[in-house]
Amino acid sequence: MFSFSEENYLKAIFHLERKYQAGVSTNALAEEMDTKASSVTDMIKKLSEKELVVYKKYQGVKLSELGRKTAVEVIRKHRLWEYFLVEKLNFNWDEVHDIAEQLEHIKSEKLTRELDKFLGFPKRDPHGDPIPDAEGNFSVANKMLLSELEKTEQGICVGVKDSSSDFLRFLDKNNISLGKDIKVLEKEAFDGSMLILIEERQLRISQLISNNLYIKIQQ
Amino acid sequence: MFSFSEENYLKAIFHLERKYQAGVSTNALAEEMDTKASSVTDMIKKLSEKELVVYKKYQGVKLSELGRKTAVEVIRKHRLWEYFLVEKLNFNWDEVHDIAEQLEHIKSEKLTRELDKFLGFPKRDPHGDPIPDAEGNFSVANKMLLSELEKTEQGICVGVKDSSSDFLRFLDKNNISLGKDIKVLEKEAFDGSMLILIEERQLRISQLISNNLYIKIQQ
DNA sequence: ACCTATTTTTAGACTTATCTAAATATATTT
DNA sequence: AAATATATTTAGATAAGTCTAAAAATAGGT
Ligand SMILES: [Mn+2]
Ligand SMILES: [Mn+2]
Ligand SMILES: [Mn+2]
Ligand SMILES: [Mn+2]
Repeated sequence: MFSFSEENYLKAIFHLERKYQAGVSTNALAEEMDTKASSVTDMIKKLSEKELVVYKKYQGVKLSELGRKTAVEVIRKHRLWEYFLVEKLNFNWDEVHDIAEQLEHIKSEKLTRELDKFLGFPKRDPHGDPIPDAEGNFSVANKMLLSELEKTEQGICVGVKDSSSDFLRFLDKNNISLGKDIKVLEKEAFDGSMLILIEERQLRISQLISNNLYIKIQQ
Repeated sequence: MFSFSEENYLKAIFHLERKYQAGVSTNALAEEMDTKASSVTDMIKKLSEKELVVYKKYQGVKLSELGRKTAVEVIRKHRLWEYFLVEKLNFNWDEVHDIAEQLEHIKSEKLTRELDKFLGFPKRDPHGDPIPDAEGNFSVANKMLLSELEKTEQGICVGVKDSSSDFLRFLDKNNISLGKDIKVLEKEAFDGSMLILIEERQLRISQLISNNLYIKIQQ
C-alpha cells in the first residue's frame, strides 16, 4: 500500500503527462503539488525505488505501468466519491472536490466496487470527467475548449477544465451546466471574449471562461 | 484539525474511561493502541498541550470536554459509515470495521450530516452500538452480558462486545443475530458454558461466547 | 565555445510518530 | 521500613515528508 502523499504525486504526474509527454519536470510537479522542487526530487526518488515511476536525474519523470495503474485507481475513487456526494448526498458540484481528495485514499477494493455498483456504474463525474471502470478503462471524449470554436459554431457543454469552487459557482449563477447547448454568436479578436447563445439567452463571457469549458461538437 | 493518530488516541481513551474512571493508565492505552508505553507518554503530552486531555505524570489521563467531544465525533462517523456499508453497499457486519477505521477520519461536517440524513438518522450501528447524533448525544441502553443471565432468564440480543470478524462469523454460522430472543436453558458452573434456546433451536455455547453478547431483558 | 540564467539535485535541518534501552517513580511484598 | 517488582517517563534513535540554502547540471544567447 502507498501513502497519501505518494498517491497524490502519482495522480499529479498522471495529469501532467498529457502536457509533458517527454517526462514531467521537477518544477512542473512542484507547482502542481504546491511544494518545493527539492521535496519533489526526494519523493521522486522514493517512487522510483518502488518502481512506480521511471526517473533519470535531470530528465524528468514518467509513470511506470504500476504507477499508472495506481494513479488511475485513485482517480477512479475520487470521481466515484464526487458522483456519490452530488447524486446521493445533495452536494453541489462546487463542494465535492476537497472531500473527494480525502476519500480517494480509502483502501478497500470491495468498497470501490460496491460503491460503483450502488451508483449504477456512472461514466462521468459531476464535472464531466470520465470515471475509470474496475479494470482502469475509460473513454476520453473528443471534446474541445469553447474558446477554440469560431463564430456560428455550436456544441454541447460536456465538462469543465477548472473545477474550482469560484468558477463552478460562476457557472451556476449564469445557468451554465453540463448538457446544455451553446452557440457562438460573436467572437472578439481583441480580448477573446464571446457572445454565446445558451437556452435562448445571450451571454457575453470572457476568454478565461471559454477557456475552461469543454464542448462536444455535434456531427 | 487533529491527526489520524491523535483521533485514534482520543477514541481509545474514550473507550477505556468506562473501565478506568480514575484515569486511563499508560499501559492500558499502550495495549489498546497496540503500541509501546513510551510512545503513549509522548502522545499524551501532545494531547495535553492541545488541551484534549487532562494529564498529570504517573496519574493516568482523562479526556477534557474538547477531547470527549472530538472522540464522540469520530465514533459517530465510524458507526455511520459502518451502517452505510451494511445497509447500502451489501457488506456483512464482519467486514466493515476496518474500512470504518479509515472513513472515520474524513473531515467534513456537512458530509457527516448529509450521510446521517441519507441513512435516515440511524440510532444503532450494525453491532448494536449507539450512533451519537449531531450534538453528540446518544443513549446507553441498559443491556447486560448473556453470561450474567441465570437459568430460565431470557432477553433480546442487542449487541456484541467483541466485533472481530472471527466472532461475528461464528455468530452468522450459528444464526445468532441482533434482535433475536435468547433464553438460558442450562448454565454449567464448571466452565460457564450455556445451553440456550434461540428460535426454537437449542445451542450450547462457551463462556467466551456468552461473555461477548449483549442482552436486553424484557420488563 | 563561453557565459549566464534556469532548473534540478544535494546537504542539512525540522516535525510527527514511532521505537529501544535506561532511568525514575509508584506499588507490592516481606 | 526496606527490598523488590511493576509502571511510567526520559533519552536518544529512526523513518517519512517537508523546508532552506548551496551546489551542480542543463539550456540559451551571443
Ligand atoms: Mn475533483
Ligand atoms: Mn471531478
Ligand atoms: Mn467498528
Ligand atoms: Mn460497530
